[in-house]
Amino acid sequence: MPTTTIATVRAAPRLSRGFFNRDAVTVARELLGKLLVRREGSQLLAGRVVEAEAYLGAADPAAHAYNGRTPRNAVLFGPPGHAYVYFIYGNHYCTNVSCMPEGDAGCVLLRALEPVVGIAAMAANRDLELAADPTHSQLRNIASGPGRLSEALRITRDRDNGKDFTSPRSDLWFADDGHRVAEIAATPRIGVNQAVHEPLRFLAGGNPYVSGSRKL
DNA sequence: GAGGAGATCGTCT
DNA sequence: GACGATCTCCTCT
Repeated sequence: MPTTTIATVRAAPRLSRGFFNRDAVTVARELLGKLLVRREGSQLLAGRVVEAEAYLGAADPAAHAYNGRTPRNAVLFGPPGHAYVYFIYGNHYCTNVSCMPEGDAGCVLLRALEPVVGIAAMAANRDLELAADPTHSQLRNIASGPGRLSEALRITRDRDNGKDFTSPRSDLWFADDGHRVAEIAATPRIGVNQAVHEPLRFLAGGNPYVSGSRKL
């Protein structure tokens, strides 16, 4: 895989509102291979999306929006392209992006990133020691899971929930550097107890940075 | 490498 | 008061 540099990330155009103004399945599939970028002062942190899950809004019993609008999930009922960040299991944040036309409350859960730029800083955010890891086996622990990627990019509810990914002033955005995923695999979603057989989890086939053991 | 259980707290009922 | 779109550590094989 060609090396992605800071210059590449800086030059890659941001994804616009229209990208997210589609159904969750389409957005989840097309997000694979895109870059998720965080600006921390003068530093850039970026990872390539290799795993995402689609949640279909009010029609999906596994979705947070299924039981209607609450203060927590209000972002999902707003315009597409906004960050929905929630706290789970007492110690983890999960990062979603709202999609579908406004009011339908669909979203895509970001489940794993392949670290691309600012790798050392992301590892530090996760308390991982890359310097003491000559085989780089820790690389895939940086962002291979919803809680992990949120921690690596320092995404929290207080700081980022409701943030507009498509605003030119945002310090958190998606970018397209032209990379295309060769193969997209679909599996059932992870950790859900409703609609468990729907193949709404999408992964970059063969990529070692996806979460869990079901890599395909 | 695989599997089980605890941690820990916001959200909803 | 119960539960959860998870992670990590520990034990066993």
